Amino acid sequence: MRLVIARCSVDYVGRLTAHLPFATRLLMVKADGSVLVHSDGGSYKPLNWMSPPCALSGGPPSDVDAAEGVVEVWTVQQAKTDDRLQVHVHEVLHDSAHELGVDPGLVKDGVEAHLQHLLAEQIQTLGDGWSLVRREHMTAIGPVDILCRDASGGAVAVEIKRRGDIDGVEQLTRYLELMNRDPHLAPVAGVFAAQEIKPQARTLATDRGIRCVTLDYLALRGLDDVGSRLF
Amino acid sequence: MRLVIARCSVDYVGRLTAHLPFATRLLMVKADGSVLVHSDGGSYKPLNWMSPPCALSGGPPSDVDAAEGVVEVWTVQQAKTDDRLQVHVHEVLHDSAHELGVDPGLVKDGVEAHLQHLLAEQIQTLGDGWSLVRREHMTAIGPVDILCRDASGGAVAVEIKRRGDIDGVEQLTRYLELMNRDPHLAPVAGVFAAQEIKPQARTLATDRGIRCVTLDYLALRGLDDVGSRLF
DNA sequence: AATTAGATCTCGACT
DNA sequence: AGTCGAGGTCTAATT
Repeated sequence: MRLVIARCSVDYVGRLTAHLPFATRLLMVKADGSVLVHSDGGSYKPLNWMSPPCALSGGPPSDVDAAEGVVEVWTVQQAKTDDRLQVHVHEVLHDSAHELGVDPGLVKDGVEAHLQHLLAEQIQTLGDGWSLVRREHMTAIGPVDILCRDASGGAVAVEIKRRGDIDGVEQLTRYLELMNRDPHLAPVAGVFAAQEIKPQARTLATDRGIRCVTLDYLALRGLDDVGSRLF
Repeated sequence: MRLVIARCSVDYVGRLTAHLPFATRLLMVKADGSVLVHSDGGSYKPLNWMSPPCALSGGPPSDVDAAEGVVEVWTVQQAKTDDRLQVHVHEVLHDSAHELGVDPGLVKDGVEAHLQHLLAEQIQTLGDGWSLVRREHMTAIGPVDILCRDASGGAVAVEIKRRGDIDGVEQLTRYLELMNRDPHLAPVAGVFAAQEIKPQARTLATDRGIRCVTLDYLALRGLDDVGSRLF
């Protein structure tokens, strides 16, 4: 990885065109040839970039550019498309190269799949005497996250989202419509469970007789296996 | 901006938990305290990060960590949530700080809004004798991108996307259904215009009598004002 | 502040 | 290779 701090202007031409006026920025050149242009703020997204596969080539500036103080022009050409990134370098303040090697990669935990797993294991969170039938219960239009039974044995379909919005309620509504046509299952109640439920979604769900439940991930995980996931 | 190349492990706890085993990586610390952990590949997304507002604090390792070779522990705490990033630093291979200043920011061009603008200016691209009625024509369920008339004076609703998929066709269908109930407008024809149209979307549109048009952004821009956008 | 829709989305899973 | 869905989505515009 090569790190360059330089006063530069940047132009991108491809799916859109974009221009960055002269300023001091970090130019990160990765081993695969990709280039990231970062400012000293904002979020993790670079101001501009070129994704691999691509090739970086440096060249002398045109006479016009040279007259304005440009010392080098970088051209980063995408290999498969005609996307192109051009960096006009004025002044290099830092330039270093580093050997990093291949990264072993990320281990994730806590997304929707994990919420589903935890809630299935602790279905009594939804009510005393509730019991799990199965996760990913298949229907003609797709799998219902959790099918369970309440204390009185009534079927309940549970839709789980990390963030509950209108779409999730619509999805659960379609499942309920379908399942309630099945005489072996009907009547099927609905539960919309999410770590966070948008007001609009809650209103729609309530209007349709669907119960909303806010999931506390840390509590679910804590109940599941206290201490085992500390690091 | 501080740039550190170090052998480190990284842990994130917040909306999910994630762990990066020991490896050599770039740690980028921005002026606002945000931290990005980059490997020497992948795309512009860091392996792990903390978004501002947040605070970085370094501290000595625990005895257990020190025994394993950890020389410093960084803790990056999000200011508003309880998201936290922890970096266990083993060996620092590079450490430098740089003054970048505030970035003047990006100038964009060529997104959907621009496509809409260009097509509105050159509505004859869709057919000889066609004329623009207005952009962003308001309906009860939202604005139609372009309302125009064909050579014979018939109303045409145009939906524009950068990439045309099923959703866009559904959206246009809803508009057409509504507009065709208006006796002043009906009958209204539909045109689905995009730089790229997915086969599924094309099939659905054709099935519904909606014409598909592939937009050539460069050609539209070129016809609009040759040369003026070169840099 | 909350909501919506787009993104040079990215990323992974599945077909 | 394409399609689909989710993201610690992020981002900007609009209400």
